[in-house]
Amino acid sequence: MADSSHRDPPGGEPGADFVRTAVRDDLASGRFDRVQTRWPPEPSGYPNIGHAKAALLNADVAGEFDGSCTLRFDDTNPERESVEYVEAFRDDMAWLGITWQQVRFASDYFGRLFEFAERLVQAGDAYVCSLTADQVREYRGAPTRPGRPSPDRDRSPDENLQLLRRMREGEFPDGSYTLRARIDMASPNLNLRDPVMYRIRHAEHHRTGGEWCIYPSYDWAHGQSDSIEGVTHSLCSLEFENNRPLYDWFLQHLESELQSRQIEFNHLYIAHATFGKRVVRALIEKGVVRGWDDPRLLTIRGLRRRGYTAAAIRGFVRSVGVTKTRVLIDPAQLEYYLREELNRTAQRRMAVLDPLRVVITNYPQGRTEQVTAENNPEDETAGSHELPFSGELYIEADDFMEDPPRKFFRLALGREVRLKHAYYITCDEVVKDTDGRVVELRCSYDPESRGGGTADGRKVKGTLHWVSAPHAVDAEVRLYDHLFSREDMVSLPEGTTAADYVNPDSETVLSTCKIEPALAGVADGTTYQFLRKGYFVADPDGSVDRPVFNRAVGLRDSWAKQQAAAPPG
RNA sequence: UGCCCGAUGGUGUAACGGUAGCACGACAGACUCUGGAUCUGUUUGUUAAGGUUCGAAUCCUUAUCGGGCAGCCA
Repeated sequence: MADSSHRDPPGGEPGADFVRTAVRDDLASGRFDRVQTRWPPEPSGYPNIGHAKAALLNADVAGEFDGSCTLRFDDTNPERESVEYVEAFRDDMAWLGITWQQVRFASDYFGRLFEFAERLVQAGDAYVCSLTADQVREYRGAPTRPGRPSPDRDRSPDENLQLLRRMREGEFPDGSYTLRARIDMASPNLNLRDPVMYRIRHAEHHRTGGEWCIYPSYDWAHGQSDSIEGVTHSLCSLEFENNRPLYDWFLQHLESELQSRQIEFNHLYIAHATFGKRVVRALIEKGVVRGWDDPRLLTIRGLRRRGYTAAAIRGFVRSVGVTKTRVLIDPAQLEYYLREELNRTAQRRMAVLDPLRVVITNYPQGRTEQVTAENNPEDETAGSHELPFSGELYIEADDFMEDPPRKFFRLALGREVRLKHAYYITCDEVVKDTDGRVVELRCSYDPESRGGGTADGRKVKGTLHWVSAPHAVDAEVRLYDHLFSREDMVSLPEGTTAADYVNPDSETVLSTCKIEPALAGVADGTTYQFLRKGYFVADPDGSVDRPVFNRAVGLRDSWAKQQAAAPPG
């Protein structure tokens, strides 16, 4: 079971969603006397935050009812699956802190599945069909029109059995035969119109190698795997609602002792983001993103590289709830969980993203002193660290305005502000280049204000972050925004693709940043708060000489908000 | 125009016939050595029309809108 210290869902009673209610009812009614779940991802890509929701739901439900949960790879399509992806799922889920009572593969059951299939054939419930894929589609009919029976539908069980065994022996080429369940070609549910159970694929499987040349379809493998494992509650997403009658049909016709119950819940979708594996693949191929771990992607690796923590992801995913409603969640909700955690835990450092040079004219030439900075005002136990102060500093360029509007609380000509943890400074002179751009500020400091306050108790309106120029380390900082400008990336207008909606400002690279010395060489995945700027994590692209930081999420910025609402003019 | 599923503020989510609540966001104010955090307050909602009932977001009917299903994908 995953971390049990999760917060209760906002609003309702904990564990009151319809899935848990159903499980509780099943226990009360005696339909089941225990709870076992499984999470069945297909290892055909890298997991994303949506996978985390499903994985956590299965793990949590099992844990809450003293049951067990299996990670079971649904590896029935060898052509798309690989050990690389299996490892990715295992690693990413482990990083998320989600654990299982056992790990299995659907391919572990290929032998049992084949025996089950033989049983169905012998009972006249399945047959070998020689129709081509195109013909199968045509014979299936349409939603408003019944299908037609395959010419092979009434072949004898003995003949079907011989054919099935020859399929398995590799006597036939790909696509020549399928094994189909014999159900109802007129069913209003298309899934029941003699669905395919086995197809011939002479392909190497990442676990069974060349042992098999026929592979079970999802519907066939999935429910029977549940049954073999003793799964009581098979939680899956909404798109399988129409498959539930088929799930039940197989179980009943196999006369399984355990009739597992399939319950469908809604997918996690977040606005301005994509979740499709093929979409991500296409974006990588086009160079829109750099890989599965691009910080703009909501893959687990992307979020991790972006600076998200496992706890924040878990908190978010549990907070969005489990329903049957199609939802598109506001990404601000995800960001909230990160800020909420990092505000409590992240150490504070100072970094100037867009440096403007400041010379303290009355500060002793060549002198350096150390000032003390608390590591986290929210956590007294976090301690403090020292940082150098000198007569040459950098402050943020937009923390100065020559002719400021009334609500601007920062530095301006003739105005006094506080340098966080250091001194009060007053701007005496503005130095400009030939184009009239501000290139340097000449300021004076009040030696009595060391540490950020004075005996006279006078107030300063603004407090700025800064770094000492001679001691600063050069760094690159990458700011991120939504990958797509379009809100709903789940359903796109006809004729458009995700690439058409890429936000050109999804990544902004700042290459002239100056960071405090304590920040050099922290390439360890720890997320810091850069004072007044947001939460940042070192990116593996950086080096000790030149660190690179990703902004995971910004701080709430009421000044910027005001500016956006009423632009200066 | 077949079958299945869904619809509660801007976004999520509670209320299993009895006061429509919570979270996020937004807005306003207080406070502040981060315009952060924190605190306080405000705004906005049961898709529609009928029916059952003393009483309906909840039960029934119909409509509307949205989603899913015609892979030898999952």
